[in-house]
Amino acid sequence: MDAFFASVELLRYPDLRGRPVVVGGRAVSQPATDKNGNRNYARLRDYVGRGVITTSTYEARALGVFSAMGMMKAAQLAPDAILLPADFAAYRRYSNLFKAAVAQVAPSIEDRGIDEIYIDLTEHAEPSLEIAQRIKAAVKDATGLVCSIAISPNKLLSKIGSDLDKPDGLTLLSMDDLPTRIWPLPVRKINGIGPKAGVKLEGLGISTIAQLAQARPDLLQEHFGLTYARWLLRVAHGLDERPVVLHSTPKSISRETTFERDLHVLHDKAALSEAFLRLCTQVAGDLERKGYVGRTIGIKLRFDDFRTVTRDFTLPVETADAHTIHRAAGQCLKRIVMDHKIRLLGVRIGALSQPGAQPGGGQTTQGELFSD
DNA sequence: TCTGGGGTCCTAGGACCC
DNA sequence: TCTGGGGTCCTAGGACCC
Repeated sequence: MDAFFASVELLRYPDLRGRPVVVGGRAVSQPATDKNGNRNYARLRDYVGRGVITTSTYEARALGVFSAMGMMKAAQLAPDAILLPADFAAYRRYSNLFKAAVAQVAPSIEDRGIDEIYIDLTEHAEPSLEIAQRIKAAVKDATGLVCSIAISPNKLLSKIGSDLDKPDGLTLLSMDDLPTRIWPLPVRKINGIGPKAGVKLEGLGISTIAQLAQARPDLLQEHFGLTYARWLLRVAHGLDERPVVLHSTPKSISRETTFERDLHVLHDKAALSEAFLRLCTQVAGDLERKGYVGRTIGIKLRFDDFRTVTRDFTLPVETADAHTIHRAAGQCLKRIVMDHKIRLLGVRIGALSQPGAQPGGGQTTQGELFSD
């Protein structure tokens, strides 16, 4: 989905269409309407506090404002941009709407988060281009929103391709297009090459996917290890065998919060304790709503110097109980040396299972029953 | 007043078992 | 008494993605 959060906001504030708009920050007030019926929008320049840009419209991107950028830096680049608070409940509704619309046309869908999916068209007889056009029409009809689609032999190329013609794009890629359309791109366009690997590759004189495809295997292995080096060469040649995964179950559930200001372990003990209890209660609530229990309780702490530490502990039995989580997480907390102010606190539960579900999908073999 | 929140996967060492 | 492998689970950190 193109500029998803911002595009959902434009549906209810159509007067903002064509203007630089960003979604993000914390405690941003909803636009107020004055006595003449004019809406009064917050501006990026007026924002004070922590937080990052979640989504920006293409007009804001033209000013250099992108997702994950700090609010203060964004305000310097685009002080007059409109700032809207995030409304995750609304985005979740539109996410469900667009996925349901796609499923009507092509049901083999892999969920990749709130605004992205992979679709397996292998079993469809109809030309892929026509299916893609029908999908785009169905999504537009159901949500009023545009998306970008790439059709290709695999997930790797579809992910890269969907970015080539945004917004409202439709891209067809075959292996023959590799030299002209993929190889000229920077290596960072590959899903799985992040900031660290990008810098490292740059240091080796490898900037484009073409250069990566030509790189000496032993050079890559020396700097990235055998497994990652082999993967780098394969993706540079457009190779990817990962299946479209239709069903998956969550591995962990977590809640975390970054404080308005860094908190002192002793001086702000009350505020910390309150936040800690709230996070534990939220995790327990999430578990109950989703019908899971978990065994491994973990905490995450980020200090004012941005150093992040985690501790976890595995219980003998599963739980979804807030008190049990709170006690276990509290034990984890005691194992950390608190030598800095605290910026972020998080609580996580892993080793999840679903009490309602039968192990092994409801099938138990004699081997399982009688093994010792 | 740089740097959110919710995830997944991988690596690596140590404990422990056979 | 010393030395083996193979395998699983637990814990901590880090890269990466949406």
